[in-house]
Parts: sequence; structure tokens; C-alpha cells
Amino acid sequence: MFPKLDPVLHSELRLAVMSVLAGVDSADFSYLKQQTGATSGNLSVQIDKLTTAGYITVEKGFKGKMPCTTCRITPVGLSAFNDYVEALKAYLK
Amino acid sequence: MFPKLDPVLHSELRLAVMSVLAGVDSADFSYLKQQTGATSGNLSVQIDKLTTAGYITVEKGFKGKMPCTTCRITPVGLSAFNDYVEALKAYLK
DNA sequence: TTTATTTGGTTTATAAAATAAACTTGTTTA
DNA sequence: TAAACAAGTTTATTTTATAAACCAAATAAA
Repeated sequence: MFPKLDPVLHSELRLAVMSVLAGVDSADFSYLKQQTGATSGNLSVQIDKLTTAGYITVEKGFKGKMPCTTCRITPVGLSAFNDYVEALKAYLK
Repeated sequence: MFPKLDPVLHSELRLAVMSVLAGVDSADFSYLKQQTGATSGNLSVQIDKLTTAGYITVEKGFKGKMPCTTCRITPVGLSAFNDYVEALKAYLK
């Protein structure tokens, strides 16, 4: 009837991050922050959770001399995102 | 960009309850419990929150000698539900 | 050059949420 | 009449979401 919603994705900020990452090859921390309007702390925590779930990968490097954290969605993450969208439909009709 | 999601509705069980109520004139506690698969305690709490938000009304009566709690969605609730669906779309594309 | 200020985050603290377990009140059944 | 059941509510506990506080390095200002 009502399928279970993936708790990793059923979160406003994590869903926004996944939504951004689903549409680009990669996005760095600052870009995600700007796109989502989140605070750094909150974004950092939610990126960790998405990483732990295997939904995104994080690569820490530098852009010039500044640290730069680059995020990418994984195939697992993309699939989970699509499943979540499908599951939600049962609730919205 | 990403609109704020109504926290009252961004909850698996409350959303399921609203989804059921959006499609019927009224539903009693047992029916909602059966449709959503929720535990009584959880359902009771979430019904309270929807009531406090003004999204549903609750009428306590009897069916025969047994107590019976009947829930209905309000116009405000229906409107909030529709707004939530619209807002979500920004996250799902 | 030393002192702010900004960038790019992480860690920690706290308030709110979701959920189940335990309990209550009354009814039906054995 | 005692046990089981129905229909919920209350309470307790575990997670979450989030912001505040913090940190280190780079840049700008004095």
C-alpha cells in the first residue's frame, strides 16, 4: 500500500543534495551549500550520512591553495534516489 | 530553488494519513491503522499533530458500543497537502 | 608585518521527531 | 467471572535535524 520511504533520503537537505548531484557530474561543498541554502555544519553532517550510505563519494583536494571537497553521486545512490521517487508517488496520489 | 518542505507533512506516517484522507470523505482510526500499517501509538500521536496543525478534524463517537475516532481532512489540510506535492517536485527532477 | 577577515569546512550540543512499549478503559467471549 | 480483545492514549527511548561553536589555512587590511 504505502511503501517504506528510504530514511536516508527522506530528509529535506539530503534529498536536495541528491537532487543536485543527480543532475551534474560532480559538485563541490560550496556549490552544494549555495544551491541548497544550508549551513556548513548541517551540510557537512548530511554529506557524511550520504557517504556512509554509499550514495555519494567525497574527494578531498585543493582548488589552488584552498581545500575543496568534491561530491559525486554513485550508481547505488542514483538507484536509491529513483526508487525513492517511485515510492513517494504512492503517497502523493 | 529548493522550497521549504512543510515539516508537518514531511513525515512518512503523517503523509500516508493525509494521502488516505485526501481520497475519502472520512476514515476512522482502525481504517487508517490498517491502511498505513502503523502501530496504534504512533498513529495516535501523528493524528494529534495533524489536528494541532489544523490539517484534519477528529470526531470521537461510538460505533455500536465501541469508541470510534473519525478523521477528516480540512480545506487547510488539503491545500497544504497540494502545496507539499508541488514543493516536492522541485526535489525530484 | 602583524592583525583581522574570509574560506572551507568539522565537531559538539540541543531541541524536536519518530516510534514502540506500556498502560487504560470498556466490551465481548469462554 | 475471568480471560481476551478493541480502541486508543501516555510515556519513554532512540534518532534526527539543525545550528552554534570551533579550527586551520589563506587572503586582505593596517
